[in-house]
Amino acid sequence: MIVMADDVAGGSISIMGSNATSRRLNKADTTSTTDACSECGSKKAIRKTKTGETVCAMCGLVISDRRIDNGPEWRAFTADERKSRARAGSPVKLMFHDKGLSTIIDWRNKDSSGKRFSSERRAKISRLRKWQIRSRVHSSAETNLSRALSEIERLSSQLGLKKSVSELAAMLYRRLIVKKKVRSRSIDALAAASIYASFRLREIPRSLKEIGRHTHIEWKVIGRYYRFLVRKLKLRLPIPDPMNYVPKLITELELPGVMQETVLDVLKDAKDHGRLLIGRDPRGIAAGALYIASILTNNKVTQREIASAAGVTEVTVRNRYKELVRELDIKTH
DNA sequence: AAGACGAAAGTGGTTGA
DNA sequence: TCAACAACTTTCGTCTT
Repeated sequence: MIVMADDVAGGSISIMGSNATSRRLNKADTTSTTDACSECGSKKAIRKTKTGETVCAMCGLVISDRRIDNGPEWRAFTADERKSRARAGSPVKLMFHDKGLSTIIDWRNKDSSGKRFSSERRAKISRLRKWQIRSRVHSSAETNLSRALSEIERLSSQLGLKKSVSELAAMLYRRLIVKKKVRSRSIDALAAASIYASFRLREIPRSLKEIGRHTHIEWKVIGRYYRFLVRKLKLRLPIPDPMNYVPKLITELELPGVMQETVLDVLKDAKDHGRLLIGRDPRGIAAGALYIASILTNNKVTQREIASAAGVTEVTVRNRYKELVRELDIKTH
């Protein structure tokens, strides 16, 4: 169900090879190769292990263990780092439960009586530890993703979204996980933000408040997460066009469809005029233009009605309408 | 009375030093 | 990081229809 292929493609591949010189392996785990050992010079003794490491059977030196590692990008070298990096978005409760220690296997290379491990033992433990971290990170990322996807799914069906939109939202969320930006952030809020970002990317005129109605997250918070998401994923958003809001407004206010043309004429003029549209809330502009059209076409609607349909205040409708009339020399009577 | 208007103060985000 | 700033909101009193 959960495919993490994005993880690999997204760049979380890392090469593990930094501690090569300190690792020794058993001869039994190897098969022979033709390279030479840089330490003892032996040619015949070089072997490849089952795990892909190249090792010298004479001295036991691990020459290279460059292999693809699907684990996290970070590596922890100190207890503090382990503490701070050990988790990828897992619940806070768990963090407390194990006091932030990254592994169940202790990070000290000592046994229960306090004696240090032999080097072989240490190598084994180190591998075990690595896999333990790895499996945990994966499972928490997967849990996070699966919870997010089901929330996106739920919201999508409540909002009646097309598959293409919800899939875009899911894709955005995956990219957040790949970029490791989901840690300690609300899954539900990020899921809602992904959906809103999909709206903006596809120029679908639906508001934060609409999404907010279907989740326990406040719309302002979704907005914050949305900005976070845009920043982290470096999304390039289309410039908002007031025209996108017009059909929806007309339908919502049950106005004759022919009005749309008048509104679009006004908006087109405004666009040519420059500076009238920049920096302004496109919904306010659409609302103002619609108000003008309602007067011009004798389909009078109150500012209040338009304002509430557009999700702005009367004052904004008023300001936009006044500006448009002034700048475009529109005669309203 | 309903709708339109505009002033004034408040909010949250952006920008630039 | 902080202050200045623009856009928008909230609130409210006044004017117009």
